[in-house]
Amino acid sequence: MARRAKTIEPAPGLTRQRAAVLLAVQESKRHPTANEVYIGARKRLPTISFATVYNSLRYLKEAGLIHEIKFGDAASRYDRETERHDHAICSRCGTLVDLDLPVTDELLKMAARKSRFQAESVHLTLVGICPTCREGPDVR
Amino acid sequence: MARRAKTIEPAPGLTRQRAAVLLAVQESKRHPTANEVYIGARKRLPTISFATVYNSLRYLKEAGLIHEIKFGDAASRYDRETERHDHAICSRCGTLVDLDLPVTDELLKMAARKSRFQAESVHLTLVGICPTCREGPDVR
DNA sequence: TTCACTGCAAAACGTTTGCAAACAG
DNA sequence: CTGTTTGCAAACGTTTTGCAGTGAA
Repeated sequence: MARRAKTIEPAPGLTRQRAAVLLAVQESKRHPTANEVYIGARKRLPTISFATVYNSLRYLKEAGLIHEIKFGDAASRYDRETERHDHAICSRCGTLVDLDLPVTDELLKMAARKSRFQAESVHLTLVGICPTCREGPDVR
Repeated sequence: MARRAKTIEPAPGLTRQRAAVLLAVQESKRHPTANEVYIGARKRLPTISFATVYNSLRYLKEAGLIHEIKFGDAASRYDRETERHDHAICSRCGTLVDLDLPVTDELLKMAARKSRFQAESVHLTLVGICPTCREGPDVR
């Protein structure tokens, strides 16, 4: 019946697999790890492999469609928000939320002046206890 | 003559191996990776193993004698400076320097308010081009 | 003896890569 | 046909761990 593997790419290079990965990142409210993206993408495309998820994540990142967040030991997390922003991470449950601080431009200039580096970007992360963990001690 | 393997620990738990690791971190002006620490520690204690270096680094970190810096993919680097401070990292040559910004206290409060997290610490990293890379294009 | 620490090799972890097969243009 | 992408498994670099052996108290 319906055509199967034709003209499914809305954009050049955005294959079915990559689209599935992109959707998996975008539909996740939290910031999924590669493994979570893999699980999500498999719901759409059950045959997709781990390697392809990783390759797709790299592709999408380089294409500017998603953002990668690295902090400490933990596995990378992926973010549908591609605009510059900061993060807060819960030291108790690991929750990671986006954070917008209006000062970062000023900060970047100050950091550049102090370090004598030609500034490209600032990465700021608040570590603390998230609201959920604050009240119920580890409800989770 | 002189006694050999006795009372070499100036502090409880600070064994010869751990002391060698600590010194290797402290004498390095740059921020050494575990591998560089291993090389440095071997100059003092040629039989020390990789695993012991890692175990020692963990011990020293937990004892508050050194500081671990993680950024992105790269291997952890270790820092003799244990007071809170920020970093600048060169996107061209990877150089990592310490950075002191006076605003971080204020920033921590603002970030805590915005995120509703109970703040513990802020981690700030400037990414840019270091002075050396700016002038000579990749002298390195 | 007891208990912590060392050193080795092997495992673990997240991620990347080599390569043959499948696919798009 | 040509170039790109997939999927698998195997490799990678970093870090941790299991465990027998060593050393200090």
